Amino acid sequence: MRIGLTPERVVDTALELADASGLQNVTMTGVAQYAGVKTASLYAHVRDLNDLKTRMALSSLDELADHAAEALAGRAGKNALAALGNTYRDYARAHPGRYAATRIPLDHTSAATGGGPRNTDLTGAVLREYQLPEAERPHATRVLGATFHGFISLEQSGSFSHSSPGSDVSWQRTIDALDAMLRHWPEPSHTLNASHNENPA
Amino acid sequence: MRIGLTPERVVDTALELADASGLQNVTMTGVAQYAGVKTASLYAHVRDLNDLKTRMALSSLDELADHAAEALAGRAGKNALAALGNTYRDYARAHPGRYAATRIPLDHTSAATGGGPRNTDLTGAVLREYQLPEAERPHATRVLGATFHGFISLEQSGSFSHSSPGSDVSWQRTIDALDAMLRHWPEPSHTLNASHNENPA
DNA sequence: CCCGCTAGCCTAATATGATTAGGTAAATGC
DNA sequence: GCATTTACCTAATCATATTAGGCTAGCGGG
Repeated sequence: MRIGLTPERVVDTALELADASGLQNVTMTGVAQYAGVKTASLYAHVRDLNDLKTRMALSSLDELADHAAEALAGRAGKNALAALGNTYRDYARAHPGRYAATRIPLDHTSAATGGGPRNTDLTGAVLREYQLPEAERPHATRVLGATFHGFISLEQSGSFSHSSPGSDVSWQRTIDALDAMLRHWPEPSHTLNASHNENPA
Repeated sequence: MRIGLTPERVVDTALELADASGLQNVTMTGVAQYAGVKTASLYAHVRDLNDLKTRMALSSLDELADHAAEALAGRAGKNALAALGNTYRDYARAHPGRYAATRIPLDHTSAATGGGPRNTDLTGAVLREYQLPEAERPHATRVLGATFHGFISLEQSGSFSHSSPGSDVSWQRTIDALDAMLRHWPEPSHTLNASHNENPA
């Protein structure tokens, strides 16, 4: 009884498994069972677990960039900002395993090649209407990425789920606040906000 | 040859190991070797690996809150904001394993008890000088937490390390931008930033 | 229609890590 | 100095990753 496995099918199976039972349950054994095959058979299609995970990350990053690109089409300013953020958050909720896969550490080559840079570029595109000085763009891109990622991460780990306001409202306000931040982007200051001050941790 | 292990010593050993070789290398076997003891011996002091991880998280969260409290003493406004952010970032750099332990998911009871809430309260305290309406406080607290955590997380995973501006500069600008965001905190809008719009992911 | 080969899948074996059961001896208290 | 506690150990079991080598389904050529 031959299933007809290919590297792609293995990765897709792993991604489904991840969404269904969490990235931590994506093991060779788990994927094999889910695919109706013995564990060792997977090694004909992916080098090892690390290879599988890397492919999962690249696939998810790509899918995410596709969604983001579609959501941004024809939007600008705050609408684009909200669309981008919502795309990430909605994706994380609809596909928690795939979103988690997105955070798997990649080696330099994989990181430079895949959907990662595409996502960065799309974030950069959102900034266009905010007219920031050229030199400020990368920083603003990073803040947006950090805030979106951080919010989703905290939300998914349950950090928000047991304090008063629902996290939907906070998300709403986060978008509003980021929009305000971009519209009032500060001049580069020469006053250092002294790091490594008194307590070297 | 008795070492004189206690739960605390086991946890401290695990935390040192985490800082030295990464949280992913904190295994019963690894901790036991590091402590100069056989693996099974650890089970007299911690229930299992999960218990160990939980204790690591609580210990680190507490230590982090201590540092933050000390850093905030006598500061207000943007100075307090920068001090808080720098405390987190410096801690993450000085103790990557402990910081990572900080992100270990906790059950409700542990989460409500330990240093987690203390950290949240300290973030709330930073907002005092920004005079936000009572109802906006929790949202602002969450945005700050999300941005700090997201930035540090992206920085540590190397996402910033191979694009042009150094991440120190971006961090500087992030603090400036968050300060601007808090000073220009937007009125609650009734215009929904429509989530779940076209592509349900 | 059948022969032979390629590949897809399997069994078997090894290694590492978690966890439990039960034993031995060092420290502690009387 | 003896008994008890308990810190630590050995041995065994189970799950997962990974490698080596075997079997056969099903395809291409005759």
